[in-house]
Amino acid sequence: MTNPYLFALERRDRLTEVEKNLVERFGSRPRLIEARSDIVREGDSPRDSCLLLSGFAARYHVLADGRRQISAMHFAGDFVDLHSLLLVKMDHSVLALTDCTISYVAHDLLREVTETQPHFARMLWLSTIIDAAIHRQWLVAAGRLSSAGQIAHFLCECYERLNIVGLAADHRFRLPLSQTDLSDAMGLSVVHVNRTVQELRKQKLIKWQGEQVNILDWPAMEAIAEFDPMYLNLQQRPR
Amino acid sequence: MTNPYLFALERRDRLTEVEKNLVERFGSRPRLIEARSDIVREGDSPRDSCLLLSGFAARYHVLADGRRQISAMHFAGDFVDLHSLLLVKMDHSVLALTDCTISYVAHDLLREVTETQPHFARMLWLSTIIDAAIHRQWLVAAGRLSSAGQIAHFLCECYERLNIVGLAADHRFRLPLSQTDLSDAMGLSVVHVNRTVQELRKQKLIKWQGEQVNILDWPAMEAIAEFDPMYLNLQQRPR
DNA sequence: CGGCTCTTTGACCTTGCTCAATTCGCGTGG
DNA sequence: CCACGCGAATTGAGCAAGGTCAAAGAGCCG
Repeated sequence: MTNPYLFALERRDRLTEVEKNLVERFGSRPRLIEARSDIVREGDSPRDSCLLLSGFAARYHVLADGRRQISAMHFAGDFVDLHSLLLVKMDHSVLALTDCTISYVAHDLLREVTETQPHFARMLWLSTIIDAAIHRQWLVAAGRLSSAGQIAHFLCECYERLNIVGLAADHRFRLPLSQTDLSDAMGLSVVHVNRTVQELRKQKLIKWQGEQVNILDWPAMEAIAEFDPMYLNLQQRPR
Repeated sequence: MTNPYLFALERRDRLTEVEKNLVERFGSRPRLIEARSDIVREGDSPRDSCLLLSGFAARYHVLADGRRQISAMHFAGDFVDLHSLLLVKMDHSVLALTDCTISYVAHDLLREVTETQPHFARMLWLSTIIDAAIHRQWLVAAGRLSSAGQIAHFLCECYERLNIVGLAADHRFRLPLSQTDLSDAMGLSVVHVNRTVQELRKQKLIKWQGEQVNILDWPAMEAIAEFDPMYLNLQQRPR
């Protein structure tokens, strides 16, 4: 089985054989993480970064009163805390939403890669830059869209990102996310998320049963979400 | 006058002489930009990145109906669109809030730096990683804080960041931002922002007259904002 | 069957939004 | 020095999106 991070990278640029081997090496220390356990904890200063090979995870921040905010979703092929390479301390935790296969990549190795493989280093950098672009889209959605628009945006993004790694097609995909999780990602209350999802269902925009999401009316969803996948940089070009 | 980007970098790690010279070279093509004009436009594919040497700028996204969302503030010493080095197209614009001095740094030069100066390349990478960390904090604030908390968080962050480049001290700083701009950054309405700022004033937490902000009660502001500057990575260490 | 988590519903509240008008600060031209 | 214009700040009134609290279903597993 090839490392899904390869899909993510090759979608954005061509890789040399040496680089492909590196990616494979990144996935060579697979480890299982149980659903609902933390992959990384706020305050940690990890000595390796965690590549998600399979499963679903979320970055989250805990507030003083215990409320949570999810600031990112992570799927197979995401280099979940690549940024910890250059940070002193994690300012957030990462939760496994399902059982996950992850591979730890030593910071020493990553640092060496930045010294010896400049193009590949730029690809790593690119991964974190795309993360930031996603954050910005979430900010726009949170700040200026209705709850329906915000959730629609989220689902469109999940579809496009899962599609990259072959986990979504025909506007269908698995999304093992409770409405409580979704409300933490949207910054809304569970009750309101529930009602909004029901509204999207009633409008025949989506079907969402258990873990299975089906976007029934993509153009309409794209419209209410003002979704444009440009920010995901899905073009293969020299970087 | 030294390039303020040097302050930002040296606050996070030691630089070699060669690296310091590079930073100076980055600031060697200063150019004036008029207040209220765009420094970068959505859809552009720039061939250089823009380093802000003086002035205030904001990244913003425009929605279908013309409403705006500001996703980041930029001050002197910020490498405003460094990420455009690896992106195909800008997914947002950058607006000069005041007259600005900027310096364009050619992508060719930046790419060369990633080939020949790995440590310095990591410092550039770090800049974009800190941007992302700031985005995450904005997401948390937008999603889970009250409007007062959100504005307080914004002001605390501005203070800390301006302090790095010597533009803030004693909990005072210049912030040339209209309440309309602020509302676009917070994802709130102008009216509500106005009332919230007045409330902060009435509580004697801040003084804000014209462009002058004074945080009167830092501990209280930090508390309602749940502000912890950890995410700004203000420690000088090997990266 | 019992327990657990997740979804759904109802009732009521509160935060924040919209619209519209007024006021303030400040620079300009007379 | 004063009237005028203009953008920004402020205010009031009414509304709506979204929050809270509490309880009731549903689905699933042991």
